[in-house]
Amino acid sequence: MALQKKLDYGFSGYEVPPIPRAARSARRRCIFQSKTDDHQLGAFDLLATVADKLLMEGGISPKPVDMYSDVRSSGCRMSAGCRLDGESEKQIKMESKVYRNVSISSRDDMCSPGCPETWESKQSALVRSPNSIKFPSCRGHMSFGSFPFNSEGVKIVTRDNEEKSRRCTQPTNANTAIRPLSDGGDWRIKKSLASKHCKATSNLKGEGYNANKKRCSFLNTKNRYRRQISQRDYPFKKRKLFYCCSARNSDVLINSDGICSFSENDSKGAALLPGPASPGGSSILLHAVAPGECSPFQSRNSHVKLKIKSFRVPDLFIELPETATVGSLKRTVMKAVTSILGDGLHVGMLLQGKKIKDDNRTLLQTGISRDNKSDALGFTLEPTTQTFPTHCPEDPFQLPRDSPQPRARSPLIANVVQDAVEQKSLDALTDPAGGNFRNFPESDDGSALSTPDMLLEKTPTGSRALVAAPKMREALAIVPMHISKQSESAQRRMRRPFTVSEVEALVQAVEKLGTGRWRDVKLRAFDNAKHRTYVDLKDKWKTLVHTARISPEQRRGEPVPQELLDRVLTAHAYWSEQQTKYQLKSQRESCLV
DNA sequence: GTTAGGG
DNA sequence: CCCTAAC
Repeated sequence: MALQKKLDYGFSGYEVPPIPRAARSARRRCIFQSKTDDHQLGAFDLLATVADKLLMEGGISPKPVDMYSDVRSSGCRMSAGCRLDGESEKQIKMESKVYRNVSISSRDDMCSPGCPETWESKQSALVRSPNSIKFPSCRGHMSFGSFPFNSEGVKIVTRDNEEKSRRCTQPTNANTAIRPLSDGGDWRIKKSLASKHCKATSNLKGEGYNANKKRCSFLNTKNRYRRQISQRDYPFKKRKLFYCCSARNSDVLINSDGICSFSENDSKGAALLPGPASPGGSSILLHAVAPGECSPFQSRNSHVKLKIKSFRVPDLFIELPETATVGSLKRTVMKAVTSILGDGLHVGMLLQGKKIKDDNRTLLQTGISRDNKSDALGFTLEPTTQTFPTHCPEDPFQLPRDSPQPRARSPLIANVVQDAVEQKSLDALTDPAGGNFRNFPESDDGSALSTPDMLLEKTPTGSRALVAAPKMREALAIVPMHISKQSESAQRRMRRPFTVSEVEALVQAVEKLGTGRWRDVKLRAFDNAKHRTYVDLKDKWKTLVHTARISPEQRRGEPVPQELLDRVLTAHAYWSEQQTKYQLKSQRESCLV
């Protein structure tokens, strides 16, 4: 994550970088840096802050359930993070490190507009008391003392410890060697932290603290998070160093980072370990290896452990006359398989029954975690060829590639039902080979695969021939095919923040065309930006107007030049006025008529 | 398919 | 960025 420009709000203690929704981005790492020499205590406080921030930032994940902080070596290298729901406790999605004696700071994100408190009140309220940071917006709950640590300044702060410290409304930590304010270090934490702490604490405390909502209005927006959290226990454990020690011989160990080396006897590394197939013949185990053990400085991204039990043989539909011999059937099958494989196969993936289309997304972004049940993931074998071969020379069923039978995009479960209905009459006709047409996933363009209707037809000669479903090239088999309600929730698109130049283009287009003509804006300024829909542009304009109206301190993300924001306001005002005029005019006309 | 607005 | 209503 890029460090943003420094904004000096008068804090000389710590400046907390954004842990923003931007943390959705691939690496999810932030570097936190401290200006103070008293890095130990300071770092602990910062870690607490960071962890809380991680917790409350619902944009990271809807369900943070745990937080941790630890010290990796004496003194200056520490980390903080949180565990999110759906992850194993060994997974660390976010991590922050603290260094000392470096004075790079980054932009903070501010309290939400709905935050009732003024900046001044927070600033004064957040002056760090000797033993704790108090957050008056949630008085009585907000005490968040420094983490205790031993004489070496090294302590693993577990969730339990932390909880105790949270519950401690009266700071009692005598050995918390609070640094005096002498060096100008104000020990103030950023203003927004009051609200964050309030929220985070409420999150941890559960429904019993709903009363705080009135004082922390922003709680409402993330209500669901707190609810989920409150129902959970907090089985925090220090993350294991390595969790993949039981790899079997037949396992294939893959470290997607490709950094560590692996030897069979040294499971602390990781690499491709080509092993013989398991007795099943097609079993593949993808074992993720914690990379952190390879190098203390290496990325500690979460890793995903996948188990692929098997790839099912792609569905083939074969029709042969009853008089055909077994041998000819075998040969026919062989031909079909060979012709498919001849052009190669590639692997498709399904998560919760939903096809994963974007190869560039990370597992994290896609929501694949080690805790995914193996049945949540499906793999398909898909021909890479563009033209599915047919073995019937006079095949009358070969449809043009561009003549799919359109079907409204619908949840896969609906498709399956629909397929089942449509297939009902087909089953009786299904040939002895038992071919069927279930498990057709959505094709890449989002439309469902064509129905097998055409397979009912017969060749002019009345003979039956091997016919492959025209669009079976899209996906041949799914393993396993689990449908859940989650599958109906489509993949969320990858977040792609607007660049300044994009904003510039948007502003220019809206200045020209006005608001309310988003399709035209799209065509004019973003015609070649495939990933920007006119809805996106409309939404971006909405946020731009909002951004322009709030104070610069409250803005997040890549800063938009003030000049652009001014133009946004101007254009917005102008076009709003135009719209109002138009509406008044219309009203008058309608009244006259 | 577009637009507007809430979430 | 998603979802949905309304057109």
